[in-house]
Amino acid sequence: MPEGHTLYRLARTIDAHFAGRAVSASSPQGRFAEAAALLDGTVLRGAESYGKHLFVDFEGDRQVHVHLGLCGKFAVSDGEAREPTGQVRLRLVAPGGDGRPPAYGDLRGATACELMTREQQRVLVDRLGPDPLRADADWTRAWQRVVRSRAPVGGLLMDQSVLAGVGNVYRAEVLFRHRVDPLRPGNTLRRGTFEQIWNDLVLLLADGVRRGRIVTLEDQVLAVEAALGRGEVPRLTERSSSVYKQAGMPCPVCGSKVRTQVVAGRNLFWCGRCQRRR
DNA sequence: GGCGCATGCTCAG
DNA sequence: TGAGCCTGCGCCC
Repeated sequence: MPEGHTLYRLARTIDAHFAGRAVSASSPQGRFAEAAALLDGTVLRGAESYGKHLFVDFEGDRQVHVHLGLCGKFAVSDGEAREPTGQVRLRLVAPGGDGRPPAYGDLRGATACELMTREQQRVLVDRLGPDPLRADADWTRAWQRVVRSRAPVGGLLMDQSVLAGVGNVYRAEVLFRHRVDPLRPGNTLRRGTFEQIWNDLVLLLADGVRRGRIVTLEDQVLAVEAALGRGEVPRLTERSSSVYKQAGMPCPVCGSKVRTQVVAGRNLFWCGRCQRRR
């Protein structure tokens, strides 16, 4: 499920299976057929993510830009490619025989799959805020946007021009972890609080890359269990998140019911009692 | 089998 | 602000 960690992991997986190999490219579904024909038989140089965007670099300055959107998937497997099923927008195949095992990858359901030049890629990336997964990210760029905005911080964290790679899960969870009210205007947040949020996002996204899924609750569970010394909070250990999708469930810290509200078309979750910090 | 929903985003109004 | 789009899944009948 695609927040920034998914794309980072995907870029590494594509690198591991295809980098430096001549690949065959096709579009069984047909919607990427012309571009796939241009790529077919050329060398895939590598893959890179920036926020929720994936760029696959082919020789001849051809970049495949992929955005998975809400329900896109790029499934990469070892072995001989099977007959494609369903709507496969882009299929990459490395047939083997080059001293490496065969591999293939199928892209489905993506919001964006398009060919661009390195220059077009640069323009696109320039519109994005810093990505916590990138070593060269400058968090103060994001802070400058936050501190000048009256928009709720819960919305700002999801704004990809402010911060790249954070989605609905990470924004809810990181605000909970730092006890910040998601509805608080950005310009009322303290710089030190935002710096802590950023540093936590760096850790959380890196953890998401390692695990292949988002887990933000574990330390909270341990804290509650230590404090209570009894299994009083129901279903807590089944959770991987503290507030995300936990509407009506007890807050793992104070036990009051997790609240939810649609903000900018997306479901926001938070604890009204714990999250009051500036 | 139909429906609604989902970790996203764009565009019209 | 709401509709639309991409696909898959779980739920309900």
